[in-house]
Formats: sequence, C-alpha cells, structure tokens
Amino acid sequence: MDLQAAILGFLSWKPLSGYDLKKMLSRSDIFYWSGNNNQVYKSLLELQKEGLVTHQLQQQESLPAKKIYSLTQKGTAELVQHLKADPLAPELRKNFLIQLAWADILTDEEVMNLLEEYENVISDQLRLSQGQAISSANKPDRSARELFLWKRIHANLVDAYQTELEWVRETIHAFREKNYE
Amino acid sequence: MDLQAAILGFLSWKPLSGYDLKKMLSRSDIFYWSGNNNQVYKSLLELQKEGLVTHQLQQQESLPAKKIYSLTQKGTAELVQHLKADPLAPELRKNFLIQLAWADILTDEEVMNLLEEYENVISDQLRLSQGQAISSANKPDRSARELFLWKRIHANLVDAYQTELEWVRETIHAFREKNYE
DNA sequence: ATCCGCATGTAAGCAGTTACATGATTCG
DNA sequence: CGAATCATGTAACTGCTTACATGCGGAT
Repeated sequence: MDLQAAILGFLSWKPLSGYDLKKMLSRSDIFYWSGNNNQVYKSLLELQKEGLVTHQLQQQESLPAKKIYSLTQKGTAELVQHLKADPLAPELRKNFLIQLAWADILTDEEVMNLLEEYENVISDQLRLSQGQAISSANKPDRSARELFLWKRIHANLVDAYQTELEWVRETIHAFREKNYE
Repeated sequence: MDLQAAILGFLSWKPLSGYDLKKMLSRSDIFYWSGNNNQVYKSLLELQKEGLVTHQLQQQESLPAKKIYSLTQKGTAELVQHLKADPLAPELRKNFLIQLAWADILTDEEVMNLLEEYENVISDQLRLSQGQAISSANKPDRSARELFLWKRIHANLVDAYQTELEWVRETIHAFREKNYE
C-alpha cells in the first residue's frame, strides 16, 4: 500500500516506465526500500487491474519496448485520498537497540566496540543524506510550495540521523566514564 | 531474524513460555511489533528445530499446560554472536513523509490539517514513550550497567520523537508564514 | 572480453499481519 | 451474563526480499 502510494505520487508528476520508477524509488532516500524491481512491476500490474493507471507501449530501436504508465482520473482520486488520510506514527525499526538491550552479556570492550561501530554507521548515513541535497536529480519543480515540502522532508531525515548521532555519542561518553547515572 | 534475536534475549534472563514472551514483546516499545502470537509460536518452533532453545512442559491445575522455553548453550552462543555482529543503520519508515511528498496537490488548508494531525500523533507517541519509563514491569536488573543500557534505549526513542515533534512544529510554522525559504 | 545500463519479467521464499479456534477460570 | 486472562495453536494473506532469466548496445 505504501509503495503503491509512492508510485502514484511519481506518476502524478509525469508518465513513467517501471524501470524509471525503480530508479526514482531507489534513489529517493525517503523510501527504505531494497531497490528490487519485482515489487514495482507487480504493483504496476495491480494498479492497472484496479484501474488506477494505464500504459502505452513505446517502441524503441535496438532497445526493449517501454511501457509508459500514467495516472487515470481514478488513480488521481486515489492519490488525493491517500494524501488526506490520517497520518500514522513512524515505524522506527532500530535493530541496533535490540543488540544493545542484551549487550550486558558482553565485556566492556565489546560493548564499546559495538557503540563505536554504530557511531560510524550513523555518521556515514548522515553524510549520505546531507550529500543527497546537492545532487538529487529527481526533484519536483511545480511550485515554491512543493520545493519547500521536499526540503522539509530532507531536513527530517537529516535531523533524525543527527539526533541518533548525538545520542550514540552521549551514550559512548557516559559508558566510557562508567557514569551509569 | 529480528524477533528471534529478541526472543533469545528475553530467554537469557529466564525461561519463559510463548505466552509470556508475547506479553513482554508487545509491552516493550523497542519492538515495533503488532503483538500477534502467531509469529512468536512459529519462531519458538523454529528456534527449537535449530537447537537454540528447549522446552519443558509444566502442567497446571485448571489451566492449559505451559511450554517453558529456555536457552541451550548453542542458543546462548547464537545470542552472543548476534550481539557482536556489525550494527545496521535504523530503518526509518516514515509513511507520513510519503504523504507530504505529494501534498502539493492539496490546498493550503488541507496541508496544514495534515501537518497538525501529524503533530498530534507524534506528541501522543512522545507522551506514551515518556510515560513508559515509570511503569515498565519487565526490565532487567542484573547490573547497574544493564540498567544504564536500558535507560539509554529508552532515551533513544524519546529523543527520536522529540526531534520529530520539533521538526513538525518548525514545518508548521514556516508553512503558516508561507516562508518557503 | 567483460561488465554496466536499458527494460521487462518470473520463481521461491520469509517475516509479519489479521483473523479464527478451543476451553477453562476469574472478574465486574 | 459477558468480558478478560491464561495458553496454545492454525489458516490465509500481504508486502517485500533475493535470485534468476533474457537480450541488445556501449563503455572499460
């Protein structure tokens, strides 16, 4: 339901092929998504079956034919419906916390090691999401308002990683000082 | 793999039944988890097949028999292995951002409505996770170090929701002022 | 010569979801 | 009398994952 909404969203900008969508979805870091094409092609078939999208074949010389998908009115209506729906709380799947929860089994050194590795992971992630501001080929350009929203989305992720980084650094500091509160 | 690690973790405290585990998992807010028992019973069977846990039947008068599961040495080794493994970046599944990404289709009022509803959702979530500090029956008590780790875990979630709340408030403010940067 | 990009798809599987089923006991 | 708690489980499904398959053209 999630990926489908994102697909409808991208198609509201302009008609796209499954391959295009796959690229846009995996480049865009809003979507925690493996980048597998399977789900995209499946979703497109499903959306078409429900009458939310249609496609047109576009032949190409010496390249496989494209299926260019576009929204139907029903698809647009569905997208609007989804946008107006009650927002849900974010799902913060922090696997690391499960590791930390039982880390008391480990030695001080091992726990410290774990924390420091997590710091690296997060600071990499932060740099990555900060860097994406500059590049990001596929951004909307319909209005100042939309650009604003996308900047805020970007800021959201940067903020989240920044907070995570501060948290792990504080944790490391307290742990090193054996300052167990 | 995720839930299984958490089960191994809880069993490292003490032997528990599937029913106990279900309760502990759904009470503990580290686990974004529906609370369905199916997965727990399945995981336990799986873990047993792999020789990581064993169980003992405990008959009860006028109540169904319990299967009390406990870790094997192999299970303990597996848990340690998991704890030492390279930490992964958190998966931040923020469905709301997908809504916001295409909210330019909506009117100003509708966007504002969406943002304010999200603010409510998040501040509820924040209050919930702050409140959980006080109660939380199932916390470890093996060492000051472990208690420290659990406090840090709790702080992580509170920090995350706090950041999210600040973010949405800033966004609302800028949007209201039509301060599109 | 080999890998990468373009472009479509299938197969098999896993983790987690909701919903259903049973049956006794206790609490309001 | 009905609902909740205890305690186990099954069935059917969804969303997503990895891996595989094809085939041409251009770059290294």
